[in-house]
Amino acid sequence: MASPKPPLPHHPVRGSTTGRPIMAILDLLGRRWSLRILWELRDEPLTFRALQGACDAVSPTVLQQRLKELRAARLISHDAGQGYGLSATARRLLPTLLALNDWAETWASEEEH
Amino acid sequence: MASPKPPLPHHPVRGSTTGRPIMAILDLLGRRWSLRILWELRDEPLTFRALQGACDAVSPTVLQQRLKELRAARLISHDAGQGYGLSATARRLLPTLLALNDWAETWASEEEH
DNA sequence: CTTTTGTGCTACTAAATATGTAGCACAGAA
DNA sequence: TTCTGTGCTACATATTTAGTAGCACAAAAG
Repeated sequence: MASPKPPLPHHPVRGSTTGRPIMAILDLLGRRWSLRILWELRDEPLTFRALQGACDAVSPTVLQQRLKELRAARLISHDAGQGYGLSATARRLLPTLLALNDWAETWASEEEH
Repeated sequence: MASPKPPLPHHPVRGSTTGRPIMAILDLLGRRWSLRILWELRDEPLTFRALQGACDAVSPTVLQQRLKELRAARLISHDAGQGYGLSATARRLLPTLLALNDWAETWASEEEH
């Protein structure tokens, strides 16, 4: 895996050189499994393998890569006892994720005619 | 580009067979440039090329692919005169995107010590 | 002590996806 | 007719992701 640099605010990222925080997070969350990982950790910390199971057996290569990036961005932290869990910063993102979930429900109800 | 099926609610998607709407949207928005495209269209419709420019010269291949998926999901529509714009459904997602932007600002302020 | 189980993690090859460049057909304006 | 701008496509290349196997370590069980 030729690992691209983890997107961080105030740094140029893939698709934007401005360093604007929104660009960094759009890059980070636009990578496969990033959003899903945050979603699966919304209730409680999970171990590497539990998280892997929750994400439909995502390959450990990518999971490891995403965890590394999310840790670099301080969105998740790793505690030897608990496993991987959302940081305080990431928990402030939870209402947004839940709003996304609510939105998805209405989106679904519109798809079915 | 071997195009994967566009994620839709009530259908199995990459990473989840449940058909739950949140899984479809996590798959869709987790593809490169998806979130960015919605973000760039937040204020007004853009033509293909304007959108391409806004997204840091993203290659037309991928842009075309994403637009196709987002149209299949009824998140964006194409009007001959206007270009590409958010659907009514997608506009209801805008507060969430703006919340993400706000969150990113505080996230950034925490990174710099 | 020896085995078993669970942890995080890595190497390696193959497949899928994104990138970059060039260019097409069409429409409207000059 | 020529010039722009539109949406879009082909193709070769590079990057990212997937899939499989397995490692070292630690704690618990036998």
